[in-house]
Amino acid sequence: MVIPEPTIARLCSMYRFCEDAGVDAGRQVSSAALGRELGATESSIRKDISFLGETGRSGAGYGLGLLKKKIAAALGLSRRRRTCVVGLGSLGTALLEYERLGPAGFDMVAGFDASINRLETLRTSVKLYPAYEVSDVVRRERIEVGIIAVPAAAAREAADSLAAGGVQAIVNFAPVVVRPPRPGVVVRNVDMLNELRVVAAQSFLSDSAHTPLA
Amino acid sequence: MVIPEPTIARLCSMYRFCEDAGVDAGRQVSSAALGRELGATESSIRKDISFLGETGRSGAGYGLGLLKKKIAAALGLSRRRRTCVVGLGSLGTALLEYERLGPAGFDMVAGFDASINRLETLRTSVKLYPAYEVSDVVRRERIEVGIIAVPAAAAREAADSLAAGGVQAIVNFAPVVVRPPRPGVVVRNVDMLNELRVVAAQSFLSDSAHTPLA
DNA sequence: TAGATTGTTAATCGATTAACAATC
DNA sequence: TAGATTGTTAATCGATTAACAATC
Repeated sequence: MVIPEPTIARLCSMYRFCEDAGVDAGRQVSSAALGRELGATESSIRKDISFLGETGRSGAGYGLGLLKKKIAAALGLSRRRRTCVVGLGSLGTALLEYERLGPAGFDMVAGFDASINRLETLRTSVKLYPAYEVSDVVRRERIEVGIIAVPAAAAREAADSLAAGGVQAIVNFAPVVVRPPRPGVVVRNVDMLNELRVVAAQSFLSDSAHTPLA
Repeated sequence: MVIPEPTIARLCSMYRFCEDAGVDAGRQVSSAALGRELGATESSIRKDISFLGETGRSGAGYGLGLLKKKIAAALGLSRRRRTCVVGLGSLGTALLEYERLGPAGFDMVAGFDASINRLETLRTSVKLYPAYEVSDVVRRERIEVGIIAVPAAAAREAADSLAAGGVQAIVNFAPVVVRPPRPGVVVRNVDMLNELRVVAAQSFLSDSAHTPLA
């Protein structure tokens, strides 16, 4: 069964909502309420959930416990994944120690940086290695997920090394588009500065729309 | 003229590519080459650029200098924008001092946090304020762009305060969906943990696809 | 039962891709 | 000129939305 990518993203988002609901796993929530919460239409919520098979109860909504369980099963979110960060600037360091990673199933087991000096200075419980060891350590430690937080110029090489070591999933935060180093490796590019620009552009365009000839 | 959102995002990405090309503003690049660089088809590149009016030269490609200028004009990217960060945890602090912000047109003029202790501890040249002053300071300092980096539970309130002060564009990094507090305010939600999950899910699904019955 | 809400189908919408005449 | 590449149109593709019978 093929699940469209926008649906995968929304299901992950719903999964987080279920986690946050926490204690109250028996709670029933309607597609309309979920839609309000996630900024989606109730139609799209029902459509998304329908990929999981029957999950709701007509007249009552979706039980958060079951919903969470079904999402986890369909998307493989209950597995734990050994994870590393390449590039330990301020963003990389923040991610290295991000306390929500563990509860979300990502075990941070290694950090890499090209600067030996930085490796010696950082105080962290995560094991640190020089950048040239990425593929060796990834293989040895059976790391499945790689986070790239190096400068733009180094991002593609970082992705290649991660893939060479056997990483299957990469999130790239460097301001350059990284493409899958080889088939079977999934890459997601997240450029925070670009997001700022997009939102600035959107607000610029919606302003211009209101004042077309002023 | 309405520009589709995916096109806005890709144009911003092209704009960054033009900046990075730097010195060589006279360089001509074909839609095929741009596509390779940005992970898009040459068709979509040409389509995107066509929203800017005539920009290329048949047989030769696009001049990076002109392309950059036209994107900036269409999306309002040459304006500088006064910007602030709400929430000064590790991510917020990293953004506060992110050195690429300035060159990209974002002037970081204020940081906010609910913890007075944190405000007193942080060493930065950006002016810091307690969180309850967000809307006042935003108004007084004519801040146009707000970045949210608070915990999930505080994100919507932060967005409300930013909008109350007059911010038009918000990027939310908290792990919760924030919707526009009022019409005319543009919000973009970037959940880094969700990105990790999405990529993990995609790689899980593509694995399952290869091994359907094993 | 009556009211609420799902699961699903069909219709709509919009974005992406392919193709090619026009142009340099 | 011949080769390369744009700008644009039309075709395709896929995602979102609307609607409603089935169900609790």
